[in-house]
Amino acid sequence: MTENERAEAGEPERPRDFIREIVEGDIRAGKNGGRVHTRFPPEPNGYLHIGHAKAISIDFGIAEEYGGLCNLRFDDTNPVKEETEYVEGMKHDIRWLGYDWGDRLFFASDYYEQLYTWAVELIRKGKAYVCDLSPDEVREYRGTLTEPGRESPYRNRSVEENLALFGRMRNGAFPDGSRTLRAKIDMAASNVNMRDPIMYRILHATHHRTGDAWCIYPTYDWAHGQSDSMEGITHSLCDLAYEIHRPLYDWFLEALGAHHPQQIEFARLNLTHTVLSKRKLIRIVRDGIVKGWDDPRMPTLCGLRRRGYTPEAIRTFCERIGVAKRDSVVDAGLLEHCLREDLNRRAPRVMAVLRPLRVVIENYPEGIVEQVEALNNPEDPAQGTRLLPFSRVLYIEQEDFREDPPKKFYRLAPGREVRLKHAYFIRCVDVVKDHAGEIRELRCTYDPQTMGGSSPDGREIKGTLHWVSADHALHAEVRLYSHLFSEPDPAKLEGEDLTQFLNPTSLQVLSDCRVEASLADAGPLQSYQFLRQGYFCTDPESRPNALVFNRSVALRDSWAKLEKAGG
RNA sequence: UGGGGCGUCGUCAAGCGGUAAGACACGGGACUUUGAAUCCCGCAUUCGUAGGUUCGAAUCCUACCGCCCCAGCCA
Repeated sequence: MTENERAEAGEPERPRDFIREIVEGDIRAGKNGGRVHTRFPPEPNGYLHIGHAKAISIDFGIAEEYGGLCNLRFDDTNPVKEETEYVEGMKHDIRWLGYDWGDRLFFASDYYEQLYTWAVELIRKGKAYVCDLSPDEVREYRGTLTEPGRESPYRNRSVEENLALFGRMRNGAFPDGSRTLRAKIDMAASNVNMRDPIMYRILHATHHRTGDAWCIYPTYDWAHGQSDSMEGITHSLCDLAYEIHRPLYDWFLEALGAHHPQQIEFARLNLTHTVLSKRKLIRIVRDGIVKGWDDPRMPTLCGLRRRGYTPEAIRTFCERIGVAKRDSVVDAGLLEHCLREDLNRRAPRVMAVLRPLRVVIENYPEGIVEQVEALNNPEDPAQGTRLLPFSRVLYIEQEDFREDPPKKFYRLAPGREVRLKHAYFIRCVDVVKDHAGEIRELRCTYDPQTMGGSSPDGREIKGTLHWVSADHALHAEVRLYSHLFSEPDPAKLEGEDLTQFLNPTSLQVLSDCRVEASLADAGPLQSYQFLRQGYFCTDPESRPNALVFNRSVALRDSWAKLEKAGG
């Protein structure tokens, strides 16, 4: 929705950041005829992650807010790294986030011919030349950060010779790496990117879209700005890493006299307890530290989706972190908070016992099953109620019983009374142990007067436990996930072996859980709140007779905090 | 070291010369048939440091300090 619609709907205005300020200023000044047109330009060489979600939310979000358009353009200029599979995955993830590029799906490879024509034009203008230096020589000639480079001996070839050579490059007359087309700028420039940057390299490789039509491929620098220009982009928003490339971006467009979008850079996202660099994520997958790109511990969009994250939570997160130019590391807790906030409103409540402890209600008749009514979501009464079977033998959570309860523990203990959510008050009268001294079972009594969870005498019960009827509950596997890294900022530990900072308990599999029967036909990726525990979703691997749930995020747990502080 | 950026609460982040928003986290309390949610309250006399300009500075100037990025025929 636009800012106006937002204001009319009484929604808070989106915080204005420096990019929106520039865009608004341009609109006011009538630049580009008041038009706003952005683009999201991923290279199809991997999977999108939460950092890309930030960029997507900026690119698509700004266009949407100012009544403009955002293109999806794949920056596919390197045939050896890119694959169609990634293109499809990225399109899927962007749509999943809720963004739409309409009919504006483009590829840098769509522009190869125009790029070639423009390169010829620069040669004609004496602004580009074919260079025969080898890769090593190019590096040598480039100089260093503190010393100027030297001009290539091929720098002053005639236009005719350059034209002929460039034509032969295209026609496959030369082997890989033997020649390049370079912009003729300034080998003494303090910005190394301006020291005659390479525009084309020879690569006899099959491209995922153009096949073998080309054996020379444009570099990022030569392709990106010109692609933006051809699409009529007004604001080319990108990572801070490209700030140093902006003079070159501007130089090419200036030399061509073509439509000149404004490049604006913002800081990329960093998140605590994870890494977002493609290189490191690949290692994590390849080394088998996780089970794949969509492992629920991965910060990839497919991983987050499988973890139970909703597009709404991710979009809210992207709005809250803001947009600025300083390097920062956002607390992963904020992402989790956004998920809880969204799921709290939407996820139906169900009861599931992760670590079962058998409870026998001694004074409850055998063979009787009562149906108790339970609210599906107290935050949303429209979600209705359901019936839960209650019987003589139940399961409760092991951690909800303490033989020797610490102070402020108001769950079950010998002689103590607690409420079973939606059902009765029960009192523990005996603890049954095995030969090893392990607690096997609790013997309890119930108060028939307390059906529904309250007593006629109004006696106060502080503890309320979730439970499940032993005969009616379903077996399930539950996967508990937490941070991949125990180190808050693993990205900082450059050069170190990241595996030593892994969280050894980032995945805990509980295979003997019991969940209420209503979960029997839970569809894939359905989110639930397991009462008192957290938000969980059905894993895609889940089957009716082999249920599997992923913990998306735990509920806040002030008792755990209290106990930790006290003990 | 040359160049380009950036430094405001534990973490993000507003602020644009008129006397430090908000969010997360954290602490305290209320409420509670989820120790959840919700609701209150608290949480930077100070803006990397030091000078200067000004009636007045986080905002302007100067110097210094710190962090990030650039020497791929990757993007």
